[in-house]
Amino acid sequence: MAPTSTSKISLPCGSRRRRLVLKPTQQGALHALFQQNPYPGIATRERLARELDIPESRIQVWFQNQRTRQLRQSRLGSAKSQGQGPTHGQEQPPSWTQEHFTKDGRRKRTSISPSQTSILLQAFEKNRFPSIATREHLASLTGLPESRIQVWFQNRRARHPGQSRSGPMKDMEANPKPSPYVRVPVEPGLLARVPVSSPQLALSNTLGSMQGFPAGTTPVPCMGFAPPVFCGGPGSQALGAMMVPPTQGGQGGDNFPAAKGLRSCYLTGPTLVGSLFIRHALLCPPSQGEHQQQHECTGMTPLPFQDYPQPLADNPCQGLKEAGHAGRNSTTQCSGEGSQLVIGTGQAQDGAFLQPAHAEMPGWQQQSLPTAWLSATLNPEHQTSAEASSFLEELFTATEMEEDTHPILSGCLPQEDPLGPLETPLSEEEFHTLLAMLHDSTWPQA
DNA sequence: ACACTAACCTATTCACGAT
DNA sequence: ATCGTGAATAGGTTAGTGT
Repeated sequence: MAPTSTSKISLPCGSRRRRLVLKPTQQGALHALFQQNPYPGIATRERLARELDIPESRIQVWFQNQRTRQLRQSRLGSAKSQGQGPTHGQEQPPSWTQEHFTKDGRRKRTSISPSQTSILLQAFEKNRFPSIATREHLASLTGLPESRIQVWFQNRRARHPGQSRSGPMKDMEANPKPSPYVRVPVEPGLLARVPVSSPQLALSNTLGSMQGFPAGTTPVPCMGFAPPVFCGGPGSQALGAMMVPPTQGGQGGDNFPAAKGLRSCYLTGPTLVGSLFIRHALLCPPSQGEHQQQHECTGMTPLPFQDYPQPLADNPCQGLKEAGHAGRNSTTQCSGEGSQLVIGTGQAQDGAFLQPAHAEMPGWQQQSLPTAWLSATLNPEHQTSAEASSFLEELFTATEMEEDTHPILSGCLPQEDPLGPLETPLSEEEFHTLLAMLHDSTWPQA
Protein backbone atom coordinates (compact mmCIF):
# COMPACT_ATOMS: atom_id res chain seq x y z
CA MET A 1 0.00 0.00 0.00
CA ALA A 2 1.17 3.45 -0.64
CA PRO A 3 2.13 5.50 2.33
CA THR A 4 0.33 8.68 2.90
CA SER A 5 1.95 11.81 1.70
CA THR A 6 2.40 13.07 5.19
CA SER A 7 3.88 9.94 6.57
CA LYS A 8 7.59 9.34 6.59
CA ILE A 9 7.20 6.27 8.67
CA SER A 10 7.20 3.05 6.82
CA LEU A 11 4.36 0.85 7.74
CA PRO A 12 4.39 -2.82 8.28
CA CYS A 13 3.33 -4.73 5.26
CA GLY A 14 0.33 -6.23 6.87
CA SER A 15 1.49 -8.81 9.26
CA ARG A 16 4.77 -7.77 10.75
CA ARG A 17 5.41 -5.21 13.36
CA ARG A 18 7.08 -2.05 12.31
CA ARG A 19 10.76 -2.62 12.00
CA LEU A 20 12.72 -1.09 14.78
CA VAL A 21 15.68 1.01 13.79
CA LEU A 22 18.15 1.02 16.62
CA LYS A 23 20.05 4.16 17.38
CA PRO A 24 23.82 3.97 17.49
CA THR A 25 23.72 4.44 21.23
CA GLN A 26 21.30 1.59 21.57
CA GLN A 27 23.39 -0.59 19.29
CA GLY A 28 26.49 0.21 21.28
CA ALA A 29 24.87 -0.63 24.56
CA LEU A 30 23.51 -3.90 23.25
CA HIS A 31 26.84 -4.91 21.81
CA ALA A 32 28.55 -3.99 25.04
CA LEU A 33 26.25 -6.18 27.01
CA PHE A 34 26.44 -8.94 24.46
CA GLN A 35 30.15 -9.09 25.06
CA GLN A 36 29.51 -9.55 28.71
CA ASN A 37 26.73 -12.05 28.34
CA PRO A 38 25.08 -13.22 25.14
CA TYR A 39 22.38 -14.94 27.16
CA PRO A 40 20.88 -12.25 29.31
CA GLY A 41 18.11 -13.31 31.59
CA ILE A 42 14.84 -11.62 32.07
CA ALA A 43 16.16 -9.23 34.70
CA THR A 44 18.93 -8.00 32.46
CA ARG A 45 16.67 -7.76 29.47
CA GLU A 46 14.14 -5.76 31.38
CA ARG A 47 16.79 -3.46 32.70
CA LEU A 48 18.08 -2.96 29.20
CA ALA A 49 14.56 -2.37 28.01
CA ARG A 50 14.11 0.40 30.53
CA GLU A 51 17.43 2.01 29.98
CA LEU A 52 17.45 1.79 26.21
CA ASP A 53 13.79 2.49 25.78
CA ILE A 54 13.30 -0.63 23.74
CA PRO A 55 10.61 -3.21 24.43
CA GLU A 56 11.95 -6.22 26.26
CA SER A 57 10.75 -8.54 23.54
CA ARG A 58 12.84 -6.62 21.05
CA ILE A 59 15.85 -6.96 23.30
CA GLN A 60 15.29 -10.67 23.37
CA VAL A 61 14.98 -10.87 19.62
CA TRP A 62 18.08 -8.79 19.16
CA PHE A 63 20.09 -11.18 21.29
CA GLN A 64 18.68 -14.13 19.42
CA ASN A 65 19.63 -12.63 16.10
CA GLN A 66 22.99 -11.52 17.39
CA ARG A 67 23.85 -14.98 18.63
CA THR A 68 22.90 -16.42 15.29
CA ARG A 69 25.06 -13.87 13.51
CA GLN A 70 27.99 -14.49 15.77
CA LEU A 71 27.79 -18.21 15.49
CA ARG A 72 27.47 -18.03 11.76
CA GLN A 73 30.42 -15.70 11.47
CA SER A 74 32.51 -17.75 13.79
CA ARG A 75 31.81 -20.86 11.78
CA LEU A 76 32.61 -19.02 8.62
CA GLY A 77 35.77 -17.69 10.15
CA SER A 78 36.89 -21.01 11.42
CA ALA A 79 36.20 -22.60 8.10
CA LYS A 80 38.36 -20.01 6.38
CA SER A 81 41.16 -19.98 8.87
CA GLN A 82 41.17 -23.74 9.23
CA GLY A 83 41.04 -23.59 12.99
CA GLN A 84 43.51 -20.77 13.64
CA GLY A 85 41.65 -19.54 16.65
CA PRO A 86 38.98 -16.99 17.06
CA THR A 87 38.28 -14.69 14.24
CA HIS A 88 39.41 -11.22 15.01
CA GLY A 89 36.82 -8.58 15.32
CA GLN A 90 34.33 -10.90 16.87
CA GLU A 91 32.75 -9.97 20.09
CA GLN A 92 32.91 -13.46 21.44
CA PRO A 93 35.24 -16.35 20.85
CA PRO A 94 33.66 -18.79 18.44
CA SER A 95 33.42 -21.38 21.13
CA TRP A 96 31.11 -19.50 23.42
CA THR A 97 28.08 -21.40 24.33
CA GLN A 98 25.26 -20.88 26.65
CA GLU A 99 26.66 -22.85 29.54
CA HIS A 100 29.57 -20.46 29.82
CA PHE A 101 27.29 -17.77 31.06
CA THR A 102 25.26 -17.63 34.16
CA LYS A 103 21.69 -17.14 33.32
CA ASP A 104 20.05 -14.64 35.54
CA GLY A 105 16.74 -16.30 35.34
CA ARG A 106 13.89 -16.96 33.03
CA ARG A 107 10.86 -14.90 32.78
CA LYS A 108 8.41 -15.84 35.39
CA ARG A 109 5.91 -18.24 34.01
CA THR A 110 2.89 -16.36 32.83
CA SER A 111 -0.36 -17.60 34.18
CA ILE A 112 -3.01 -17.52 31.51
CA SER A 113 -6.50 -17.70 32.85
CA PRO A 114 -9.21 -19.83 31.29
CA SER A 115 -10.96 -16.78 29.96
CA GLN A 116 -7.77 -15.53 28.38
CA THR A 117 -7.12 -18.97 26.95
CA SER A 118 -10.59 -18.99 25.54
CA ILE A 119 -9.98 -15.76 23.71
CA LEU A 120 -6.68 -16.98 22.37
CA LEU A 121 -8.09 -20.31 21.34
CA GLN A 122 -10.84 -18.73 19.33
CA ALA A 123 -8.36 -16.49 17.64
CA PHE A 124 -6.13 -19.47 16.98
CA GLU A 125 -8.94 -21.39 15.40
CA LYS A 126 -9.46 -18.61 12.96
CA ASN A 127 -5.89 -17.73 12.27
CA ARG A 128 -2.82 -19.52 13.42
CA PHE A 129 -0.59 -16.70 12.28
CA PRO A 130 -2.01 -13.49 13.63
CA SER A 131 -0.59 -10.25 12.42
CA ILE A 132 0.96 -7.76 14.73
CA ALA A 133 -2.25 -5.77 14.76
CA THR A 134 -4.20 -8.82 15.74
CA ARG A 135 -1.70 -9.79 18.37
CA GLU A 136 -1.80 -6.32 19.80
CA HIS A 137 -5.52 -6.44 19.90
CA LEU A 138 -5.48 -9.83 21.52
CA ALA A 139 -3.08 -8.38 24.01
CA SER A 140 -5.57 -5.66 24.72
CA LEU A 141 -8.37 -8.11 25.03
CA THR A 142 -6.55 -10.44 27.34
CA GLY A 143 -4.32 -8.03 29.15
CA LEU A 144 -1.33 -10.18 28.29
CA PRO A 145 1.79 -8.67 26.76
CA GLU A 146 1.94 -8.98 23.03
CA SER A 147 5.14 -10.96 23.22
CA ARG A 148 3.36 -13.54 25.38
CA ILE A 149 0.61 -13.71 22.80
CA GLN A 150 3.22 -14.39 20.17
CA VAL A 151 4.87 -17.12 22.21
CA TRP A 152 1.51 -18.62 22.99
CA PHE A 153 0.77 -18.90 19.27
CA GLN A 154 4.18 -20.40 18.64
CA ASN A 155 3.69 -23.03 21.26
CA ARG A 156 0.18 -23.68 20.15
CA ARG A 157 1.20 -24.15 16.54
CA ALA A 158 3.96 -26.50 17.57
CA ARG A 159 1.70 -28.62 19.75
CA HIS A 160 -1.44 -28.52 17.73
CA PRO A 161 -0.40 -28.84 14.14
CA GLY A 162 -3.30 -27.99 11.97
CA GLN A 163 -4.11 -28.43 8.37
CA SER A 164 -1.60 -25.89 7.24
CA ARG A 165 1.93 -26.27 8.44
CA SER A 166 3.53 -24.45 5.63
CA GLY A 167 3.47 -21.08 7.21
CA PRO A 168 1.38 -17.98 7.41
CA MET A 169 0.62 -17.66 3.76
CA LYS A 170 -0.75 -21.14 3.46
CA ASP A 171 -2.70 -20.60 6.56
CA MET A 172 -4.28 -17.52 5.18
CA GLU A 173 -5.34 -19.39 2.12
CA ALA A 174 -7.24 -21.68 4.37
CA ASN A 175 -9.26 -18.78 5.67
CA PRO A 176 -11.13 -17.38 2.74
CA LYS A 177 -12.76 -14.07 3.03
CA PRO A 178 -16.25 -14.27 4.33
CA SER A 179 -19.26 -12.62 2.93
CA PRO A 180 -19.39 -8.89 3.42
CA TYR A 181 -22.68 -9.39 5.08
CA VAL A 182 -22.89 -10.12 8.67
CA ARG A 183 -25.71 -11.06 10.84
CA VAL A 184 -25.61 -9.14 13.98
CA PRO A 185 -27.39 -10.37 17.03
CA VAL A 186 -28.54 -7.53 19.07
CA GLU A 187 -30.58 -6.87 22.04
CA PRO A 188 -34.25 -7.50 21.59
CA GLY A 189 -35.78 -4.55 19.90
CA LEU A 190 -32.63 -3.41 18.27
CA LEU A 191 -31.35 -3.91 14.84
CA ALA A 192 -30.63 -7.46 14.11
CA ARG A 193 -29.42 -8.00 10.60
CA VAL A 194 -26.89 -5.58 9.43
CA PRO A 195 -25.23 -5.34 6.10
CA VAL A 196 -21.85 -3.86 6.54
CA SER A 197 -22.62 -1.53 3.78
CA SER A 198 -25.22 0.16 5.82
CA PRO A 199 -24.39 3.80 6.39
CA GLN A 200 -26.07 3.45 9.68
CA LEU A 201 -24.00 0.57 10.76
CA ALA A 202 -20.58 0.45 9.36
CA LEU A 203 -19.97 -2.76 11.09
CA SER A 204 -16.48 -3.63 10.52
CA ASN A 205 -16.30 -6.54 8.36
CA THR A 206 -13.32 -4.78 8.27
CA LEU A 207 -13.22 -2.34 6.45
CA GLY A 208 -11.25 0.33 6.08
CA SER A 209 -9.96 1.34 2.86
CA MET A 210 -10.95 4.72 1.68
CA GLN A 211 -10.29 3.82 -1.88
CA GLY A 212 -12.74 3.96 -4.64
CA PHE A 213 -14.86 6.87 -3.64
CA PRO A 214 -15.40 9.73 -5.94
CA ALA A 215 -14.24 13.08 -4.79
CA GLY A 216 -16.72 14.96 -2.79
CA THR A 217 -18.49 11.98 -1.47
CA THR A 218 -18.37 10.89 2.06
CA PRO A 219 -18.05 7.18 2.16
CA VAL A 220 -18.91 5.36 5.25
CA PRO A 221 -15.54 4.74 6.65
CA CYS A 222 -15.16 1.46 8.18
CA MET A 223 -12.06 -0.07 9.51
CA GLY A 224 -11.91 -2.87 11.88
CA PHE A 225 -8.51 -3.28 13.29
CA ALA A 226 -8.98 -6.59 14.88
CA PRO A 227 -11.49 -9.26 15.37
CA PRO A 228 -14.29 -7.27 16.79
CA VAL A 229 -15.66 -9.97 18.92
CA PHE A 230 -14.22 -12.82 20.79
CA CYS A 231 -16.87 -14.68 22.53
CA GLY A 232 -16.82 -17.89 24.33
CA GLY A 233 -19.75 -20.07 24.89
CA PRO A 234 -22.89 -19.13 26.63
CA GLY A 235 -22.17 -17.18 29.70
CA SER A 236 -18.78 -16.08 28.66
CA GLN A 237 -17.92 -12.51 28.12
CA ALA A 238 -18.10 -11.13 24.67
CA LEU A 239 -15.52 -8.54 24.13
CA GLY A 240 -14.64 -6.56 21.15
CA ALA A 241 -13.81 -3.27 19.72
CA MET A 242 -13.59 -1.67 16.39
CA MET A 243 -12.68 1.74 15.32
CA VAL A 244 -13.63 3.48 12.20
CA PRO A 245 -11.31 6.12 10.97
CA PRO A 246 -12.59 9.30 9.51
CA THR A 247 -12.53 9.76 5.83
CA GLN A 248 -10.69 12.96 5.61
CA GLY A 249 -8.10 12.76 2.95
CA GLY A 250 -8.96 9.22 2.20
CA GLN A 251 -6.58 7.70 4.68
CA GLY A 252 -7.06 7.34 8.32
CA GLY A 253 -3.64 7.57 9.76
CA ASP A 254 -1.81 10.77 9.17
CA ASN A 255 -4.83 12.72 8.27
CA PHE A 256 -6.15 12.01 11.63
CA PRO A 257 -3.71 13.26 14.16
CA ALA A 258 -5.77 12.41 17.13
CA ALA A 259 -5.46 8.78 16.33
CA LYS A 260 -1.93 8.83 17.59
CA GLY A 261 -3.13 9.37 21.04
CA LEU A 262 -5.98 7.00 21.14
CA ARG A 263 -6.32 3.56 22.37
CA SER A 264 -9.02 1.09 22.25
CA CYS A 265 -10.49 0.14 25.51
CA TYR A 266 -13.03 -2.29 26.61
CA LEU A 267 -16.19 -2.07 28.41
CA THR A 268 -16.59 -3.19 31.89
CA GLY A 269 -20.10 -2.01 32.15
CA PRO A 270 -23.20 -4.07 31.91
CA THR A 271 -22.63 -7.48 30.53
CA LEU A 272 -24.61 -8.03 27.42
CA VAL A 273 -23.83 -11.48 26.31
CA GLY A 274 -24.73 -12.05 22.76
CA SER A 275 -25.34 -8.47 21.95
CA LEU A 276 -23.45 -5.96 20.02
CA PHE A 277 -23.68 -2.29 20.45
CA ILE A 278 -23.09 -0.40 17.37
CA ARG A 279 -22.34 3.17 16.55
CA HIS A 280 -20.73 3.49 19.82
CA ALA A 281 -17.45 5.17 20.10
CA LEU A 282 -15.32 4.87 23.11
CA LEU A 283 -11.99 6.44 23.00
CA CYS A 284 -9.35 6.71 25.55
CA PRO A 285 -6.89 9.52 25.78
CA PRO A 286 -3.27 8.69 25.49
CA SER A 287 -1.56 7.39 28.48
CA GLN A 288 0.02 10.11 30.46
CA GLY A 289 1.52 7.94 33.06
CA GLU A 290 3.37 4.75 33.18
CA HIS A 291 0.30 2.67 32.72
CA GLN A 292 -3.08 3.57 31.61
CA GLN A 293 -5.43 1.46 33.49
CA GLN A 294 -8.40 -0.09 31.97
CA HIS A 295 -10.76 1.20 34.53
CA GLU A 296 -10.19 4.66 33.25
CA CYS A 297 -12.36 3.74 30.35
CA THR A 298 -15.09 2.09 32.25
CA GLY A 299 -18.43 3.26 33.25
CA MET A 300 -19.86 3.62 29.82
CA THR A 301 -23.27 2.26 29.37
CA PRO A 302 -24.33 1.38 25.89
CA LEU A 303 -27.07 3.54 24.63
CA PRO A 304 -30.03 2.54 22.63
CA PHE A 305 -29.32 2.96 19.03
CA GLN A 306 -31.56 5.94 18.58
CA ASP A 307 -29.97 7.74 21.44
CA TYR A 308 -26.68 8.24 19.78
CA PRO A 309 -25.84 11.71 18.70
CA GLN A 310 -26.30 12.59 15.13
CA PRO A 311 -23.32 13.18 12.95
CA LEU A 312 -21.77 16.52 13.26
CA ALA A 313 -22.18 18.42 10.11
CA ASP A 314 -18.77 19.92 9.77
CA ASN A 315 -16.51 17.56 11.52
CA PRO A 316 -18.01 14.43 12.82
CA CYS A 317 -14.89 13.46 14.53
CA GLN A 318 -14.21 16.57 16.43
CA GLY A 319 -14.78 14.64 19.55
CA LEU A 320 -12.00 12.34 18.62
CA LYS A 321 -9.57 15.11 18.21
CA GLU A 322 -10.59 16.51 21.49
CA ALA A 323 -10.15 13.17 23.05
CA GLY A 324 -6.59 13.16 21.96
CA HIS A 325 -5.92 16.19 24.08
CA ALA A 326 -8.24 15.51 26.88
CA GLY A 327 -7.34 14.56 30.33
CA ARG A 328 -6.64 11.00 31.12
CA ASN A 329 -9.95 10.37 32.70
CA SER A 330 -12.09 11.49 29.87
CA THR A 331 -13.75 9.43 27.27
CA THR A 332 -15.35 10.55 24.10
CA GLN A 333 -18.03 9.24 21.93
CA CYS A 334 -18.22 10.07 18.34
CA SER A 335 -20.58 8.63 15.90
CA GLY A 336 -22.16 9.21 12.61
CA GLU A 337 -20.40 9.62 9.35
CA GLY A 338 -16.75 9.21 9.75
CA SER A 339 -17.21 8.17 13.26
CA GLN A 340 -15.39 5.67 15.29
CA LEU A 341 -17.01 2.53 16.29
CA VAL A 342 -16.57 0.32 19.22
CA ILE A 343 -18.48 -2.78 19.69
CA GLY A 344 -18.12 -4.21 23.03
CA THR A 345 -19.83 -6.22 25.57
CA GLY A 346 -18.66 -7.97 28.56
CA GLN A 347 -16.79 -7.41 31.68
CA ALA A 348 -13.33 -7.49 33.00
CA GLN A 349 -11.96 -10.95 33.23
CA ASP A 350 -9.95 -11.93 36.17
CA GLY A 351 -8.66 -8.47 36.47
CA ALA A 352 -6.72 -8.91 33.32
CA PHE A 353 -7.80 -5.61 31.94
CA LEU A 354 -6.02 -3.79 34.62
CA GLN A 355 -2.85 -4.58 32.86
CA PRO A 356 -1.84 -2.10 30.24
CA ALA A 357 -2.01 -3.16 26.67
CA HIS A 358 1.59 -2.25 26.15
CA ALA A 359 3.00 -3.62 29.28
CA GLU A 360 6.30 -4.16 27.67
CA MET A 361 6.92 -0.57 27.03
CA PRO A 362 9.63 0.53 29.34
CA GLY A 363 8.97 3.35 31.67
CA TRP A 364 11.61 5.78 32.62
CA GLN A 365 9.59 7.20 35.36
CA GLN A 366 9.97 4.11 37.42
CA GLN A 367 13.25 2.83 36.31
CA SER A 368 16.05 1.98 38.57
CA LEU A 369 19.22 3.93 38.30
CA PRO A 370 20.97 3.08 35.08
CA THR A 371 24.39 1.68 35.22
CA ALA A 372 27.14 4.12 34.54
CA TRP A 373 28.30 2.57 31.35
CA LEU A 374 24.88 2.69 29.94
CA SER A 375 23.98 6.10 31.12
CA ALA A 376 26.94 7.60 29.44
CA THR A 377 25.82 6.38 26.08
CA LEU A 378 22.19 7.08 26.21
CA ASN A 379 20.23 9.90 24.87
CA PRO A 380 18.57 11.63 27.78
CA GLU A 381 15.45 12.22 25.87
CA HIS A 382 13.01 9.41 25.76
CA GLN A 383 9.60 9.21 24.39
CA THR A 384 8.22 6.44 26.39
CA SER A 385 4.81 6.47 24.91
CA ALA A 386 5.80 6.87 21.32
CA GLU A 387 5.19 3.31 20.37
CA ALA A 388 2.07 3.02 22.37
CA SER A 389 0.75 6.19 20.86
CA SER A 390 1.25 4.90 17.40
CA PHE A 391 -0.94 1.93 18.14
CA LEU A 392 -4.00 3.10 16.35
CA GLU A 393 -2.04 4.91 13.76
CA GLU A 394 -0.58 1.64 12.68
CA LEU A 395 -3.90 -0.02 12.74
CA PHE A 396 -5.52 2.68 10.73
CA THR A 397 -3.05 2.29 7.97
CA ALA A 398 -2.40 -1.41 8.05
CA THR A 399 -2.36 -2.98 4.67
CA GLU A 400 -4.46 -5.88 5.72
CA MET A 401 -7.22 -3.59 6.73
CA GLU A 402 -7.20 -1.80 3.45
CA GLU A 403 -7.18 -4.94 1.45
CA ASP A 404 -9.94 -6.42 3.47
CA THR A 405 -12.22 -3.53 2.91
CA HIS A 406 -11.57 -2.94 -0.68
CA PRO A 407 -14.20 -5.30 -2.01
CA ILE A 408 -16.73 -3.80 0.27
CA LEU A 409 -16.03 -0.24 -0.58
CA SER A 410 -15.36 -0.48 -4.24
CA GLY A 411 -18.61 -1.19 -5.80
CA CYS A 412 -19.84 -4.51 -4.59
CA LEU A 413 -22.27 -3.00 -2.25
CA PRO A 414 -25.92 -3.55 -2.75
CA GLN A 415 -28.15 -0.60 -2.97
CA GLU A 416 -30.49 -1.99 -0.48
CA ASP A 417 -30.27 -4.22 2.41
CA PRO A 418 -31.08 -7.60 0.96
CA LEU A 419 -31.60 -9.04 4.34
CA GLY A 420 -34.70 -7.12 4.95
CA PRO A 421 -35.88 -5.20 7.91
CA LEU A 422 -35.17 -5.74 11.51
CA GLU A 423 -35.80 -9.08 12.95
CA THR A 424 -35.64 -10.84 16.20
CA PRO A 425 -32.35 -11.73 17.77
CA LEU A 426 -30.47 -14.59 16.32
CA SER A 427 -30.09 -17.99 17.73
CA GLU A 428 -26.96 -18.86 19.58
CA GLU A 429 -25.70 -20.85 16.65
CA GLU A 430 -26.22 -17.93 14.34
CA PHE A 431 -24.54 -15.71 16.79
CA HIS A 432 -21.43 -17.82 16.83
CA THR A 433 -21.49 -17.97 13.09
CA LEU A 434 -21.49 -14.24 13.09
CA LEU A 435 -18.63 -14.10 15.47
CA ALA A 436 -16.65 -16.38 13.25
CA MET A 437 -17.38 -14.23 10.26
CA LEU A 438 -16.52 -11.07 12.02
CA HIS A 439 -13.41 -12.64 13.26
CA ASP A 440 -12.43 -13.95 9.89
CA SER A 441 -12.98 -10.70 8.23
CA THR A 442 -10.02 -9.02 9.79
CA TRP A 443 -7.39 -11.56 9.05
CA PRO A 444 -4.88 -10.66 6.45
CA GLN A 445 -5.32 -12.05 3.05
CA ALA A 446 -2.66 -13.63 0.97
C1' DA B 1 21.11 -4.20 -6.66
C1' DC B 2 22.86 -5.58 -2.70
C1' DA B 3 24.22 -6.21 2.26
C1' DC B 4 22.61 -6.00 6.60
C1' DT B 5 19.41 -7.11 10.02
C1' DA B 6 14.79 -6.85 12.57
C1' DA B 7 10.98 -9.77 12.58
C1' DC B 8 9.23 -14.08 12.31
C1' DC B 9 9.10 -18.91 11.81
C1' DT B 10 9.82 -24.22 13.15
C1' DA B 11 11.76 -27.66 15.93
C1' DT B 12 13.33 -28.82 20.15
C1' DT B 13 14.27 -28.63 24.94
C1' DC B 14 13.97 -26.83 29.55
C1' DA B 15 11.26 -25.84 33.49
C1' DC B 16 7.34 -24.56 36.25
C1' DG B 17 2.85 -25.50 38.36
C1' DA B 18 -1.10 -28.41 38.90
C1' DT B 19 -2.61 -33.04 39.60
C1' DA C 1 6.04 -38.74 38.89
C1' DT C 2 3.36 -37.16 35.21
C1' DC C 3 1.26 -33.90 32.32
C1' DG C 4 0.29 -29.53 30.23
C1' DT C 5 2.22 -25.60 28.82
C1' DG C 6 5.05 -21.22 29.20
C1' DA C 7 9.89 -19.89 28.19
C1' DA C 8 14.04 -20.28 25.78
C1' DT C 9 17.12 -21.95 22.40
C1' DA C 10 19.28 -22.83 17.45
C1' DG C 11 18.84 -21.97 13.05
C1' DG C 12 16.39 -20.80 8.86
C1' DT C 13 13.45 -17.40 6.15
C1' DT C 14 11.22 -13.00 5.04
C1' DA C 15 11.23 -8.38 4.32
C1' DG C 16 12.49 -3.40 5.62
C1' DT C 17 16.49 -0.15 5.65
C1' DG C 18 20.56 1.92 4.20
C1' DT C 19 24.25 2.21 0.88
